[in-house]
Amino acid sequence: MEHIKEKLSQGGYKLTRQRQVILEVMQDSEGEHLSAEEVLQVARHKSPSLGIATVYRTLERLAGLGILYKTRFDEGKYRYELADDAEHQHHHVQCIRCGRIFELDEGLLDSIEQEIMKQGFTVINHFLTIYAICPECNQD
Amino acid sequence: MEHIKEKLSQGGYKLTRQRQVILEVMQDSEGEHLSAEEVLQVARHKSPSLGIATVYRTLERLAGLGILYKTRFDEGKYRYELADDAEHQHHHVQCIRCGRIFELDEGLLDSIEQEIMKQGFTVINHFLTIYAICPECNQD
DNA sequence: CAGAAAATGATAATGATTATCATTATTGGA
DNA sequence: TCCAATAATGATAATCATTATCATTTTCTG
Ligand SMILES: [Mn+2]
Ligand SMILES: [Mn+2]
Ligand SMILES: [Zn+2]
Ligand SMILES: [Zn+2]
Repeated sequence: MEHIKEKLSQGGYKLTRQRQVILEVMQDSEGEHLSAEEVLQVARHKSPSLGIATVYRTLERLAGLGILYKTRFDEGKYRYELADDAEHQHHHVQCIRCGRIFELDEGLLDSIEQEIMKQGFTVINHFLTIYAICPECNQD
Repeated sequence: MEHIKEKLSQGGYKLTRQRQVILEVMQDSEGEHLSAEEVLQVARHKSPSLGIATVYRTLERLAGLGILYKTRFDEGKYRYELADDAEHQHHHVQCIRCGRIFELDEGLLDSIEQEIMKQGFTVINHFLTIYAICPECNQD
């Protein structure tokens, strides 16, 4: 948390009550991937007058600072989660039957990255989503 | 083209004038990734009364049949391209400076897939986009 | 404290996509 | 060939997530 506060102030942002609450929501939802609207609903328990515009602005800033990951699955909206401290975002497998999302190791793409670097690119980030049928759904 | 017509009729769709025109547009734009609106603009050269709803419907059906790939880069809309005959979609590197899109080999993710299969998943498809600085932009 | 700058919340605007519906085209029998 | 059923189309309205705007409030700095 201290770590996060540092990043915020380094980015030139103040830790307002609203931002604090939104951060707490993200920390309390470990393992989930929340949409802006979902963040708003939960955050309003602590800050009832919170506006959706502030949620969008805050999530955007936090993602820009690397504090959050911002991912779009197979639907029209973005979802957010607290970032781990890896260099790049981790990746996901989504089950096309039950919709559950599974996390993948961050390092999985390292060899691919190497290959691309060799061709003269500088890799900044990468996004991978795999669509699959999960072990459980496979049993039916 | 025959190949494509087959897929269409197997999917229960007729090859109407509009669908023909849209398919021609996609074939004539090898290497590009077109949005629905861009497809409409070009297709209207041959079929001026074509409506945007038909373009969306057709692109959606063609993607569903595996004739087109449907990809969203870092912007709000989908882009389409003619599919190659690989099992899964190929992947992209987009330069964050000049915006150009580079194609990646389809097989790159095979080893990752193997790994996930071992865990009991059945992989259906996967989407990877890498954001990087391309060799040319790297020179500045 | 005063003034400047940053942040917030309500709400309007945007833009891509989807839904609706009346009209038109196609098709497989009678 | 004609008809009825079905599929497809095009215009346009509706949807929905996100962004922009702007007046108000909060925070900071001197
Ligand atoms: Mn995740
Ligand atoms: Mn491509
Ligand atoms: Zn499942
Ligand atoms: Zn470039």
